[in-house]
Order: sequence, then C-alpha cells, then structure tokens
Amino acid sequence: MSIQEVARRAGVSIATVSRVFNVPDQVTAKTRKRVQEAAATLGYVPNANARTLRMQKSGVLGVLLPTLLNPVFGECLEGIAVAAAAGGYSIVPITSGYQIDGEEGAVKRLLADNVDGMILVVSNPDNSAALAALQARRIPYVLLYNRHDAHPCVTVDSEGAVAALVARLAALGHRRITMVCGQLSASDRAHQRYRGYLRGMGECGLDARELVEVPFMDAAAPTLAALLAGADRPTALVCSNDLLAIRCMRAAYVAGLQVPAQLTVVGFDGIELGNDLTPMLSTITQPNREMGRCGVELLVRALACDDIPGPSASVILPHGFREGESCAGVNARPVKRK
Amino acid sequence: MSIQEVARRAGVSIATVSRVFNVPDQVTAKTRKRVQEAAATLGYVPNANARTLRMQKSGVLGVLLPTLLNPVFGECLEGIAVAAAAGGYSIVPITSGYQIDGEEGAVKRLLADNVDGMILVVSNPDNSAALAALQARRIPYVLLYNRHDAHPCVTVDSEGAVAALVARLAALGHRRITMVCGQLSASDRAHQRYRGYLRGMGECGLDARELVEVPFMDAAAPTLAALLAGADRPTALVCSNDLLAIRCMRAAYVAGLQVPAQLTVVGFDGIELGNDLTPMLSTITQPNREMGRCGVELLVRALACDDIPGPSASVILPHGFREGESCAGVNARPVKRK
DNA sequence: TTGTAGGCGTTATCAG
DNA sequence: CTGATAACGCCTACAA
Repeated sequence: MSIQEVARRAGVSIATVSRVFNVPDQVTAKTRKRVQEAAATLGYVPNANARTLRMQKSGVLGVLLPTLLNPVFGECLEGIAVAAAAGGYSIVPITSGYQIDGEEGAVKRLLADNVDGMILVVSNPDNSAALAALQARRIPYVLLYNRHDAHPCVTVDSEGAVAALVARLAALGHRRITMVCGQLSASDRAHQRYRGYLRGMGECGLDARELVEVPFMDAAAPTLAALLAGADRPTALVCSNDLLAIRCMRAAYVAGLQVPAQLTVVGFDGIELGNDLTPMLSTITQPNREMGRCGVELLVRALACDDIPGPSASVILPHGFREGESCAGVNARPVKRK
Repeated sequence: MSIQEVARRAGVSIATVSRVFNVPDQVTAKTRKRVQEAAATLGYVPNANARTLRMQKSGVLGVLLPTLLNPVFGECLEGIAVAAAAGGYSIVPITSGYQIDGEEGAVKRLLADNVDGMILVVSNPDNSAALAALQARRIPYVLLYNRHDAHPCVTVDSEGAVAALVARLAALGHRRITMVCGQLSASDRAHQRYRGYLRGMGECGLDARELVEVPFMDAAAPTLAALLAGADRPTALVCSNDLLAIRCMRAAYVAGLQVPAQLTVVGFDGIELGNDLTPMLSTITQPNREMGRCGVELLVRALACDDIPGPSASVILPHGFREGESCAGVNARPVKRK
C-alpha cells in the first residue's frame, strides 16, 4: 500500500496525495477529503524509509544508553522521549550493555538508519570510537551523564556532589568512610564520583580508604560481606549508584548490621524507587528526566539551526540530596522497631 | 558517502561494491580488498533506508512495551534484544506509556518503519486498534504477558499462579487476604491476576475482599495507609506486581506494621531487585528474559517460513514462587533485630 | 490547483 | 567476475 494505490483510489496523482500529507492547504478541500478517505480505507501509512531517503533526513534521534536495567536510565529515557516528541522527533533507543557489539556497533547501526542526531551515555568519552564516528560524519550529538571538555555534555557536578557528601558524613562523625563502585573502568561517571570522594576525604583530613569495586552485580554479596566483616569496617558507605546502595543495604542486613544505626549507606542517582525502600535511601539526586529533556532540547535547537553542538554548549544541571533514612550520625542509637 | 563514492574510489561499479557487502564470494579477493579499503577509509556505512526500500524488508522487529520504568519490562527487553540479535534482527523498542499517542500511534510509527514483525505487550488484546492494524497489514506479531484466545501469546498462567498463592496463604493461616492492583482497566494482566485471586479465595472458602486499586503510583501512600488502618485490616496483601508490593511494604512500615510478622506482602513479576530488599520480596516469578526470548524466536521462526503466527502458537511458560522474607504465617512472631 | 518526472541509495536482473 | 540499469516509495521543482 503505497502512495500509488491511494492516488489511484482517489483518482488523483501521487503528487496530490503527497501534498495532502505534507502541505494540506495546497490542495482543495474536496480533493483533500477524497484522498484522506482513500488513505483511511486503505490503511495507508507513509513509508518512512522512502521519505528519509528522499529528504536526506529522518526525523529520528538515536539514543544510546548503557542499559535499561538500571532505572536511572529508564527515567532519563522518559525525559528524552517526551522532549523528542515535543520537538517533532521520534527516537530509537539502543543499549550498549547487552547488545552484541557495544557502543560502536550501536552507533553504526544508528548511522545506517540516518538518525539526524544522537543522545548518548558512553563509557568513556576519551578514545571513544563511537564519538569519533559521529564526528567524522558530522552528526550532531549530546552526551548525558558523561563529562568531558571536548564534547557537549549535560550532567551534574558529580565530583563536587560526592565531595560535599563526604563532608556531610564527616560532620556526622564518620571517619571510616568507604566508597563502593561498579566496574571503575567501565564508566567515567564512576571515576568522577571517586575523585569527589578522594577530594572530600582530603578536605576533611581523613584518610581515603581503599575503593571497593563490585564489577559484577551478581557476585556482589561476598565482596560486600568481606567489606563489612572486619573490626575496622567502615561506618559509612558512599555508593557510586543507587542500585549498588540497595545491594549494600542488603549486605548490611545479612551481616547483621542495622542501617543507619550501625552503618550509613548513601547512593547516587536519585532513582524514584529509593523513596519506597525501608530505610528510605539517602542519595545524591540527579534530575534524570530533566537531563534527558535538556539534552534533547539542545540537540533539537542545534538541528534547527543546522549546526552541531560543541563543548561550549555543555550544561551542568543542579543536583540535590535526598535525606532518606539510611544516613545517620556515627553514634546514632538503633532505631526501635515495634 | 554512498555506495557511489566507494565505487569511484575503488575504481569499480556500484554493483561490485554492493556484492562485496552482500555476496563477498562472488567477487575476486583482490577487488574485494580494494573495495573494503575504500569503504573503510571513507567510513562508509550502507544506508539501511535505501536497503529496506529496495528489499521490501527491514530486518527490524518492533517492540512495544508499556513502560521501561518497571524493571520487569527492562528484563524482558534484554531477552528480546539478545534473541533478536541471535536471529539476525535488530529491534526498535517503543513505549506506549509516556509516548504521546499510545499503542496505536506507536504501531503506526513502527509500520512506517517497515518492521518485519512485532513483539508487543498491550493493555488489552480485545478491541486493540494496534493489533487490528497489524492484522490488516498482515504483519506477524507475538504478544507477551497478554493472554488471549485470538492472538499468539507468550505468557504464564497468571490466574493459576495467584490462585495457588492464595491457597498457600490460606494454609499459612491467613483469612483476611486483600488484593492490590494498579489501574485495573489498564491491563488485562491485572484482570487475570485478580481472577486468580477470586478463584483462590473461593476454593479456600474465604470471602473475597474488596479489590484495592492504586491507579497512580505517586498517590499510592494514602490509599494504602487507609487500607492498613482499620481493625479489620488484611493480614496478607497479594500485589498485582512487584513495584506495587514494594510500595506496600513501605506503607506497612509507615503504618507501624512489621513485614512479615504483622503483614504478609507478596508480589508478582519476580524482578531481580526484589532479591536485594529487606525483607527480601516474596513473589510469583515470571521468566521475563525467557519470555522475551521465546516470543522473538517464535516470531523469527515464522518470519523465516514467511507465515504469520496464529493463536495456536501461544506458549504458556512455567512460573515460580520466590520464597523471600515478606511472607509468613499469620501468627508469626516478630523477627528480632539486633 | 494538479500532474509529470527525476533522483535519493540499494539490490537484483541481465548482459558482457 | 563485473557493469549497466530498473525499481523500491516518496518529495519537489517545473509544467500545465
């Protein structure tokens, strides 16, 4: 069912049909109606591939995310989807995580699709083949969560946020503060946050403790159990993301430690789910939807002007701190539970 | 950078370039190499739109999901992605939830993209305009989680699962068992699960209690608070999904009720996160990834034979029950916490 | 206001 | 083994 059949059925030329869909006012009301009826009864849907081929633009924004198993990206994607729709674009989300060929393969696929621009969260903007490919093709793109001087990024001041958090914990009397992250090498976000930890500890005159890496979520339990076992165990855990923080709270329970009375756990991300946990998760909040929205708007604006966003377009969005219930002073008395 | 430029640079015709990418053995090793080098230095990526237009098939599977904010669909999508890749297809996931125009709009968009088939989770297979559109176009599709006699579905026996759960709760001494769901009208899954509740209660000789609907997650707190307030409050909550169950556990805490000592809470979905909660969530588990995988394989198989899956292709996958820690006998003694 | 025709990048057919 | 060419569905000058 192409434009041809609609034209035949309506007794007009294909050009007229095309106009009905693209510049309706250039067609007589009567003709227009006839065409619309023909299209409706035929169930005609314009072929996006043909249109893209002809127009040399697709009206599609590619979205590359690490995974959708972490709600933080789900929330972000929602912001992206809404903003894209508002800007007249549709999106094609791809995950680099459980996709066979990672970031570069995903970008190649999106390039083949002729996306007009891309929103992406990469593992490391330095030496990213994916970004190189985009630059080579002069495809406009915006990074989310990443932070890099050579690329347009929408993110928060992760380093500052964690440094401030460490100060807050120190003020609560914590001295043995340990940072827990996923696979450090897999994410420049984790690096930023770790730098924040180091800075914060330094500024508070505390000794930074060894970073605890939990590369595979599945195998987190033993690592965390070991961490919480010794006499010198930390009194506070700064987690590189909320999912990790949730696992840490579980590990604490398993180890017989009460949160927050005996162990403070703080996350990073501000996923909504944290609000429903008990104890409610204390966390550094990022405006995830807003971040998606902002990135898309940046991109759409650039697209409209037919130029490509540079590093100077970067935006640092404000972060926050959700009080929650998993964070307390080092000598807090156990919460009585009835 | 089209096939043209590669051809020119390699000093061959476009036909030869095309062959190098599609039937490499029909080209001399030497020519092939020249073309590949030209393509590489040019950064050539075959135009998928042109290819789709010419081939009349895209190699793309459309995936329509209600939302990605619920991890259950994230897990499912992972299964879909892996299976699709294995079958030589790529996917385009769309959410009907926060998309402007819902299921039908999403399907239209996918049709415009010339997807070869679709995997979808719809609100209600009856009178679904989306499904009607697919049938009219004779696009192969498979439903996930939904269950309907007139469509090919991959799902679990939700009704039986909930009925069995109710029996289990009754055996634990529970009498006042209440079901909690989201917006009942928004999901035939919720309906199935509710039917299971009714059947289970009936079979146990218990009086079914009024269904508690929590249409908007955001506003769940007051509704649940009211539910847990009275003297006649339930001793067990059967939740239509895990996210809801998590909220119920929070509501219990807020109401001063200990789970599971004073209130049993059981979910439905088996999201992985449930394992990390304290108390660990007791839930009816669905094989979410497997479900995605199964649906895709069904679809891919049909695509290969060039036919479209019918209702008889439906598959009921086995479900399970995760013991967890949020479910106990009605007179369980409070857990001592140190 | 409406119709005709060319070309977007590919693949496939048919010659050579 | 390789090259020329038509056609996929659409948009848009240009012509009528």
